[in-house]
Amino acid sequence: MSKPTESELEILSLLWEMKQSNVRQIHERLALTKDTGYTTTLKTMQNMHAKGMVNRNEDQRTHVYSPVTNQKETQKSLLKNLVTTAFGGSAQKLVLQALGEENPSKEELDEIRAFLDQLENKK
Amino acid sequence: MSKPTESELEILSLLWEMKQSNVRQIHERLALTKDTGYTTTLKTMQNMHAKGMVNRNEDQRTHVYSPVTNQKETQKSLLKNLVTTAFGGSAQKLVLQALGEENPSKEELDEIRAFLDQLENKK
DNA sequence: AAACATCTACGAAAATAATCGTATTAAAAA
DNA sequence: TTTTTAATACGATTATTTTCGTAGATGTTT
Repeated sequence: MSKPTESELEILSLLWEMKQSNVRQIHERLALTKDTGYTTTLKTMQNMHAKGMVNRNEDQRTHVYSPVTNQKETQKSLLKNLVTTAFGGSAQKLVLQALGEENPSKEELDEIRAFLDQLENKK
Repeated sequence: MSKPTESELEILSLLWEMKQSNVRQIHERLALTKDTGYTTTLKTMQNMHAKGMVNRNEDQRTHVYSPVTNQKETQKSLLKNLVTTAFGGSAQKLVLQALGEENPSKEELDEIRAFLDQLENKK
């Protein structure tokens, strides 16, 4: 799967959240933060479909789109890309940096600890 | 500072590593993994200079470039961007996902634990 | 049925990114 | 000093991304 562009990723994120959607709904969400026309959203989603990035149900006049890739897969490849291009290949560095910025709650910290333990047990 | 493009980020990464460099050195490093001409590298670096993304010392005929932003700052903003666009705003999710992919060594795990403790003490 | 609203399709324009060719200039070598 | 090498500048081309206008089709309302 090709790397989504910024605009495509915005839409993908909404589709992950909504599971499926028509163009109108997506556009109304985008319109909250962005000032572009309806046909722009439409075209982008058509492009995504042409690239095989989303499914499209054409049974009804109003087409219904849904993501092809699940969120995790895409996140994984985007993360890998960022690690390679911006963190010199070190996921470790990325993790520490992200933690440092996040100001996580005690609960979140514990959750991460639990996950670390779990990882260690796998060895 | 505007978000660097992919090509720009490749060059920035090398500049962070080398502290400063002329075009030739950067180009030779890029040539190891990429097959583009010298003037392409030159032009990209000139663009980066025009955008204020790098400093340029023109005292010598061979110009010397250096990064304006430090690596951390840039990593921070790229991370933030990724968290927003791909992780629904949750840095926590990004961290867990990254950890899951990385298959970290025991030493790395311990390092992360230490960092978590340190974060917690700050509260 | 006529008018209106709401879709998709299509193509093209505008903006941005990436690439390279050529010209010119300055240094180094012969 | 002439020739060759190696650098920057500039402009142009190509590719990609983003945006939108217009046309045509299909429902909906009156």
